[in-house]
Amino acid sequence: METKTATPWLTPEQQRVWRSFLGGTTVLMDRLDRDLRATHGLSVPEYEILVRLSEAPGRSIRMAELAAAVAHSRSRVTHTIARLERENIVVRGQCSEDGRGVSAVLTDHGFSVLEAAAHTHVQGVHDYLIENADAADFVAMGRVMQNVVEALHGKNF
Amino acid sequence: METKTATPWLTPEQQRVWRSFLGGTTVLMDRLDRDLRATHGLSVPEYEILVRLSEAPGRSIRMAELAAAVAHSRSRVTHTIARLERENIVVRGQCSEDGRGVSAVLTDHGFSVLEAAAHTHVQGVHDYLIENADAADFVAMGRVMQNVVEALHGKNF
DNA sequence: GTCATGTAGTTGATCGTTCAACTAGACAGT
DNA sequence: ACTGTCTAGTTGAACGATCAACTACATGAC
Repeated sequence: METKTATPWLTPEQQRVWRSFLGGTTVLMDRLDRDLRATHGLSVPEYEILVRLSEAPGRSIRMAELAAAVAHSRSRVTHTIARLERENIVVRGQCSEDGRGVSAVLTDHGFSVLEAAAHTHVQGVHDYLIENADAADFVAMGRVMQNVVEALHGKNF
Repeated sequence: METKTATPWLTPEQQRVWRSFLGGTTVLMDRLDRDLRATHGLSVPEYEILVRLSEAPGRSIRMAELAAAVAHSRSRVTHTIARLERENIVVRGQCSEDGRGVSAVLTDHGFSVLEAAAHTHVQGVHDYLIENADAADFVAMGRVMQNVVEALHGKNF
């Protein structure tokens, strides 16, 4: 039996950090998204999906794995892939060995779209984020977010 | 006349950090949002708006200032405030001294909703983020994101 | 075999965000 | 006063994400 723990309030310092985090991610993601849309008609989530596909053997990943890799719901991935398929950037393929399985495959055209988009995206990450971060601070942030991913892993949806 | 600078590619380390960042924010925001919705029917963006209002003199801020404070478009704030007004959490007031001005005002009911929601939200930030971060890493992340906010300030929309 | 249960993926409705177009008041120049 | 330009805020359509309900295949118990 335990005593109910009181809500641990945030210190002013923690509050400042949290607000910077929230404001920073909002403005950063917004900017990266706009750049990518303007130059290549892709959103950041779409781009992330294409990156995973491009790295996979056969440039092909099953829907559920893809969903897990980018931390989106299965439904969301279905819709996103449907959109990308309309633009001939990916195609769907039946999965052997599991009758239910469907895998998304990056087309050659999709790959070249991705290659072009990568320049814009990487430039953005560099200019907006890395350029504004002390190298040690940057890897510190990486550690934190990696821990968050691991701690929350599987606990969503 | 300048030579075109080549795209500065990311080092493997930088790539890892960036992916952790992307995955971590996705999963963290998703979780905070779910918690808040489930317990108090508020989204994180809505919550952030209420926080700003609660801190302002007269619990009241003009639409454009509110938009700037939370880094949302004016249109988005209009829609969000409209939704919150339907639930009697805020009301709109005409602004004296500027005939165009409209200010959002937090109601007493809104304030108590916010108070309740704050417990859930702060607990979440604590458990999912702060708890998973070394103290020094946490403030390092704050520095980085603060820089990002300042660097990108005003350069969006 | 067949029945129950679990997993993969899709679907359509609903909701929140974005975008472009719009109204209306402010403000400066003449 | 009059005109042009700027800022504040709103509107409705289009788009993307979420949610609940559904189909279909897999798996294990009997």
